[in-house]
Amino acid sequence: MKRKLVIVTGPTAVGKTDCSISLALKYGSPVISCDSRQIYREMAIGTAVPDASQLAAVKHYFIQCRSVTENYTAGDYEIEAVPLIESLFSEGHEVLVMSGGSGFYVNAICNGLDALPDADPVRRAELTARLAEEGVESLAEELKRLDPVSWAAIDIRNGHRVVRAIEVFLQTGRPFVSFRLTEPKPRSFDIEKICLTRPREELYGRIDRRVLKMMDDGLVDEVRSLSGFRDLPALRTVGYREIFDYLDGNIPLDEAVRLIQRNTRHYAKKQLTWWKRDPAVRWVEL
RNA sequence: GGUGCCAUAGCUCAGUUGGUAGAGCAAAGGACUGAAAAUCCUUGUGUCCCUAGUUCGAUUCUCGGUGGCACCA
Repeated sequence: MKRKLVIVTGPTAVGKTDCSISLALKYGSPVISCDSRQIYREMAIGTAVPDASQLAAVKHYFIQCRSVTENYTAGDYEIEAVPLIESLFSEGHEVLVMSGGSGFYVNAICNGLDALPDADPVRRAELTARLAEEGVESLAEELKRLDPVSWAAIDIRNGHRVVRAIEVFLQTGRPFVSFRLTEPKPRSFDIEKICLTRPREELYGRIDRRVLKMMDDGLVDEVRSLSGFRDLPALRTVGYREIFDYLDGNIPLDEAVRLIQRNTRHYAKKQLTWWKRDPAVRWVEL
C-alpha cells in the first residue's frame, strides 16, 4: 500500500488542531504543521499555536521553530517539508498527518512550486519602496516594457504580483510566466485532503471568542515585545497590525479587538474560497 | 392620559419639491506559483411600519392604527 499523507485543513478557528491530534494519535503519526505564521516562535498568542498539553501529546513539526527575522517562505517550506515527509515514511510510518490553514503552503507540498528564484532582498526592498511611492500603475508599465507576456498574464493591479514578476525577470532575464510548469511535481506518497468546515455563524462565533481569549492571554504584551520587528513580513498578520495601531494611539483597544475579529472573519472566508476550487478536497462538517 | 418627534438595506442613517431609493459600517462572491493570516478584484430589490384617502401615480401629502423616544401630567 502506498503511503498516505492526510492533510487536515479548513478555515481558522474551525478546530483543526484537535482533529489533527486525534488523527495523529490514531495513526501513531506526528503532526506536520502547514501554517505560515505558527512557524514563528515569537508569535505564539496571536497565531493560536497548539497549547503545551497538545504539543506534549504529539510531536509537532514546523511549530515555533523559526524567528520572524528569517522571512520564511512557501518555497522554504516545500524544500524542508517534502524531505521530512519522505524521511518519516522511510522510518516506517504508513500514514502521516499534516495540519494547517495556509493553502499556498499546502499547494507547495501537493503540487510543488516551480523553479523560480528566491527574491533578492535588496531588489525586493527597492521595488517595494517604489510600489509605495510610485503606485502599482508605474511598476505595471515597467513590467509591460520588460516582460509583456507576463504583464498580459498576471493581475497587474496587484502590487505584490507585479513586483514579483519584475524581480524574477531582472534576476533571470526570463519571463516570469515561462517558469510555470504544466504538470504538478510527482510525489512518492498519496495525499488525502480534508477540509473541515462549520456553519458560517458558528465559525464566526468561534473566531470572536478566540480573539477575546487571545486578549486575555496577553496579545498586547506579545505585540509590544515585537515592535522592533513590525515592518517584517511576518508581522503583517491579522491580530498584530491592529494592536500596533492601538499601541500607536491611532485606535482605542476595543476598536482594535473589533477589527481583529472582522479581519479574521475575512481571512476565514478567503481560506474557504481557496479550498472551494480544489476538487480533491473532502469536506467534513463539524 | 396629553403633546411633539421618529419608523427606509443586517446596523446607523441620508434622500425622493409625488414618478418605487443610496452612503458609511457590516456582509457576500472571486483571484492566487517564494510576502499567502500577504496582496488584489467584484457585489446593494429593500413589504421605504400597516390600513384607508387624495392623485394618472404615494416610500414621499392627509386621516387613522401600531411600535419607539422625549417632554408634560
